[in-house]
Amino acid sequence: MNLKAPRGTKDILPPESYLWLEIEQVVDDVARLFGFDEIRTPIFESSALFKRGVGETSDIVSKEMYLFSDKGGEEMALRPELTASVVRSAIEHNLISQQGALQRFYYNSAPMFRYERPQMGRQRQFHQFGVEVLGAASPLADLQTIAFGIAVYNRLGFKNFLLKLNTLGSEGSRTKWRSELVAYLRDNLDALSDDSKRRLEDNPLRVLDSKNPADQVIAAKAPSILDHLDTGDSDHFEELKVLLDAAGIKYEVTPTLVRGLDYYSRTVYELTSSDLGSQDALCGGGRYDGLIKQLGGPETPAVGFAAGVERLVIVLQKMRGAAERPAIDCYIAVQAENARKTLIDLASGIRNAGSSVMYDLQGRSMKAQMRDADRLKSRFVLIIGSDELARGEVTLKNMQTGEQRVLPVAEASNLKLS
RNA sequence: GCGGGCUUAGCUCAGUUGGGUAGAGCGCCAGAUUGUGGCUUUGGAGGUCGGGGGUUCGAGACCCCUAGCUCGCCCCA
Repeated sequence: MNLKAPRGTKDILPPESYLWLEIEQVVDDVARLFGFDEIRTPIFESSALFKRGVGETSDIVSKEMYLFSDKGGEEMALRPELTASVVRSAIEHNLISQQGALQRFYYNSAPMFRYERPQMGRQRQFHQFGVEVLGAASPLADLQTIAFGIAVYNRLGFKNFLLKLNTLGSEGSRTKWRSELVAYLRDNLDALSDDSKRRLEDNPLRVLDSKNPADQVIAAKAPSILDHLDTGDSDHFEELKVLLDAAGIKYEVTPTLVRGLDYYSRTVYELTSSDLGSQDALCGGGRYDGLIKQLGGPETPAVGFAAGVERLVIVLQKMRGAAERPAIDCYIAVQAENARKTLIDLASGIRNAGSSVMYDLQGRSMKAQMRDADRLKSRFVLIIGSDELARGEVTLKNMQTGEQRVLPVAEASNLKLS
């Protein structure tokens, strides 16, 4: 039997796993700097949550969800995204029941599931980190989520990314704009691609960010949301731009940016990287002022983003080459007979003093142990040889300089080598 | 879900119009070095040629089916 990981899933093997660890540590670190709290929600939820939250007409819900019935006959879904779950959780535990309640959540390396055709940067199980700020209507909250994301990318040494910014208006202004847009697209139906004719029925806003050149010509002349904003919408958008300028964050207003989830309102944004293929979005997010009420909670403004970890890993590997295993502090090479007690004592002593220690587990030759130490990039090797051991001593070798010195076992077991 | 390309050792790949026990580099293991790594050198292990079926005296190569990866579309992180 030839067993393989399911299509669209991937094993994360060392040394790549060290890159994941680094990303997770950076995200945790940035979250600490911003004062965000971690939230973890179940990997599966009642499918009704996503149908109501993400939108039944969206592709994510209508075609891409992993659905199953549990033994009690409930229809469950592996989560395709996290915003709906976070909102569900906040409502369920009354975290935003009071006026003025504010929650700043983040999540890290959280697995998501979508049944799609795999491609570079697109898998069926993939991982996201992201933030959700619940309870703040101010553009300051929008800015904070963007700044959070950018802080993560900056700390990882990113250069080639672009922040695309747009607004979709609030419910009233968007509805008006949307009907004008649909009317305009109907007038130009013949010029649209087949995909966009279908989009016009399912999700007309998405015609605007079609990659088809003919569609793009139509989209360029389409009614713009920017001309239909009400005062509140445009104030919000203008204020956000001022804040971004003040924060020194470069952006590009992209009127065709609409995003695929139904719950967005006002601000939407994407960070894209030219180092990715056609799946070029590193992170996407926006404001969803209507979602919490729609899922049965109090009317509460909210904003957040989700970022793909696999895509980040792809870009990082392009930037710095393959990941490497971090060096260890000390390798203990054993040459003497009956030295196991000494070996174990030394190893635990040095570990307790805070340095990393490894040693051979296969009874290999001295030469093989030294080669092993070299490949592990160990800074020091502690050699337990029979002659020294008879005198209660061991040899410490500095692998960079090649220098060696002999020292008592008792002293060696307290070594701080890092 | 649609269209194109690819799949040979752990990794990167070669394999001529079908012809003999399938190759290279790197990596891995061991010896040269009788208690000491990197460099060098010698040797060794490792392959159902993605899987199944077919054509043929003969298939890694040709045909069909299938799986996976990949590029674009769709969708989106």
